[in-house]
Amino acid sequence: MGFQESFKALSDPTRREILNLLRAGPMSAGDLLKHFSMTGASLSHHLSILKNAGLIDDERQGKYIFYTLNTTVLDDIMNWMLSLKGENRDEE
Amino acid sequence: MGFQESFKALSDPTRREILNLLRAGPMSAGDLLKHFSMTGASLSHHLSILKNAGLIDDERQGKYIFYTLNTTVLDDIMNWMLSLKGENRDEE
DNA sequence: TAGATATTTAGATAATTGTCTAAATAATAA
DNA sequence: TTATTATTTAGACAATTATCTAAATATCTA
Repeated sequence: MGFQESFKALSDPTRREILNLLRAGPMSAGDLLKHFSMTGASLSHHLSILKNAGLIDDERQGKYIFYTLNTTVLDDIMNWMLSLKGENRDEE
Repeated sequence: MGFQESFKALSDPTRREILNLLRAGPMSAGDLLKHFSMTGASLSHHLSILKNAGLIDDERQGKYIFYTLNTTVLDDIMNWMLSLKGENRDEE
């Protein structure tokens, strides 16, 4: 999973809002859906893109699938940005 | 200029490489072009997207237009990412 | 088992995007 | 001015994407 996927995932406002909502803790697809005016299929599409980008994890619990934030990729991106600013500890 | 434009700008590998190249200092479009195998028109398109996203600045000097990194937007993005991680000083 | 609920997958469509060629603009040099 | 160099803009085209409807899968409950 490279930056390509991550930035594409982050470039959609619905997906950024999903990440914001998940700050509060794990939520099911149905919980998340209440915050949007789109079909479940569309939301599911966004969730799969976020998952492929490594930005969220999912875990089924019975009928529900709970999604959680995964901030590892965000750390990688921030390190890359710091390196652009000439502030990355890992190089130079 | 919102995150929408910024993340879209960052989601293309050519544009991320342009930013990397500009770490070394200002470069003209022609300087940058040497590092890619695309037409000047295509590169110009990428530069305009980066500029619209606030990620680079440009300044004409005679025949040349020099591009420089602008890291302000990167700071904004990093703050947003820190807030996702629950580490933003500006809130909570 | 059958039925209900939660979620995803498949397939279609309109909008966006990255690239190209050709033409236009800007600045310099002869 | 004319020609040359540097860069952008315009227009076209193929690939990608966000959304939808309809159907499929997974789980629970009666």
